[in-house]
Amino acid sequence: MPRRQDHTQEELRQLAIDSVSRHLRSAPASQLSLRMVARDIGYSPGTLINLFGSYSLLLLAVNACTLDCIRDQLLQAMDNSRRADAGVIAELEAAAAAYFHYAQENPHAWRLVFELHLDAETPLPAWQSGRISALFSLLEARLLKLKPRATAADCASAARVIWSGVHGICTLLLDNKLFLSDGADARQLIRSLLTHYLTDWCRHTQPPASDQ
Amino acid sequence: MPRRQDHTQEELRQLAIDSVSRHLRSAPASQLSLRMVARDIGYSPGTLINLFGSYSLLLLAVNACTLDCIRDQLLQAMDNSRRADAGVIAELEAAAAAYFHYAQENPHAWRLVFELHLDAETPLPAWQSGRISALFSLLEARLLKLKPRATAADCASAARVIWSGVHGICTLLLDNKLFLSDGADARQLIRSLLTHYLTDWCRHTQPPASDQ
DNA sequence: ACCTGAACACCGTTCAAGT
DNA sequence: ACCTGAACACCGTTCAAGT
Repeated sequence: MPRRQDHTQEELRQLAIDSVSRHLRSAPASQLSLRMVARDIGYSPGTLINLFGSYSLLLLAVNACTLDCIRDQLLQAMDNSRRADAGVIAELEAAAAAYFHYAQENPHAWRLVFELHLDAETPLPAWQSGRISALFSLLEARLLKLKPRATAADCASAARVIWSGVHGICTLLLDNKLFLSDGADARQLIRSLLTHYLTDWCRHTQPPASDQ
Repeated sequence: MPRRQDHTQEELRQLAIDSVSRHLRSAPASQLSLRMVARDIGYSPGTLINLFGSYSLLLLAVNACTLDCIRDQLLQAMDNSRRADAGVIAELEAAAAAYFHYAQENPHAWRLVFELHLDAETPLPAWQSGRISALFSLLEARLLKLKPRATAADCASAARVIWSGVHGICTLLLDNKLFLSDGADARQLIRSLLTHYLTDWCRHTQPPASDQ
């Protein structure tokens, strides 16, 4: 029965990635297995291991697609906002809202990006860390426009602070660990974070590090 | 061989929880199993299922201990800071630094609190959500001291924003997903977040929600 | 009442064997 | 060269059987 070769390696890769993505639309990764993916696409588990190296690396390939998708969503949201000409902060708010929207609509794919941990000895491959850095670069560019006299390090820090904040809000909110009272929702928290932080950030330089 | 009853149910619970905690000091939860815990404490897997209901609920009991420990660390850090009389923001910074310190020193236990997801039909038990709410209450009390004219909802929002931010910084930093350049470290990001956000938050009221 | 151990239906990964 | 399928060493959970 071997020697099928119905698909090229590249087609097979895409078949497997699509199968996982399809599953994640309705169920968490914890309810998926390598064997299920193999069954779904009509190949044996061993074939997928040959192709990706391990089940984790298959999931990592899916995460790369997810990050690409997130990037596209952010870019589109920022472009729309820029056309409305409502200012840089509004542009960042639009990006944050798009980020939250993606997380909310694709919770399982989104979570997998942050919950997949490779072995300690295998660091993130460059093609993955590059995707994350690219997201930060998008933010840094906007921050520099917001505060032209800021240094690159200043923008890098601020980008990481606000995006960690937005990310934290999305994480905890999706897990129902924020216990929001009545009317408060994610968009309001995100707007509060960006408005208050950036207003003061624009006024002052980064506070010097004090040892304590 | 059955009918050992060397321990009371309560002792057995603690034995199991301690076994998991001990493991988490050096390895992630993904490398632990119910069978390993059972072997470690000298009982059968079925006994632990009888006692906790499932493996997930055993891990949830461990998470309750972790949250208690985090609360103690935060309280202690805030008390120390209050004695130094450096102001409310310094007190919140001390709490955030303690949070990061705990996450850094106990990454596997800390991660498990946020990565353990129960079945969708089983919501968080009250004794667990209560522990999280209690942490937010600690923050809200300090925020009210910082801005006495703030409403309760205002403090609740701000507490969630800043703690989501601190949490996000810890999460992404521990996963090496922030790509911090040269000198910047977690404490600096946390200080930046709290200082800038709270400075402006004290000046203005919560911006009204706009529909868009 | 409490606990066990075998059984069940799964895992990810390896690798000799087939084409 | 590519793919399989059996084998390996595991999983969490259930439950009849023992004391």
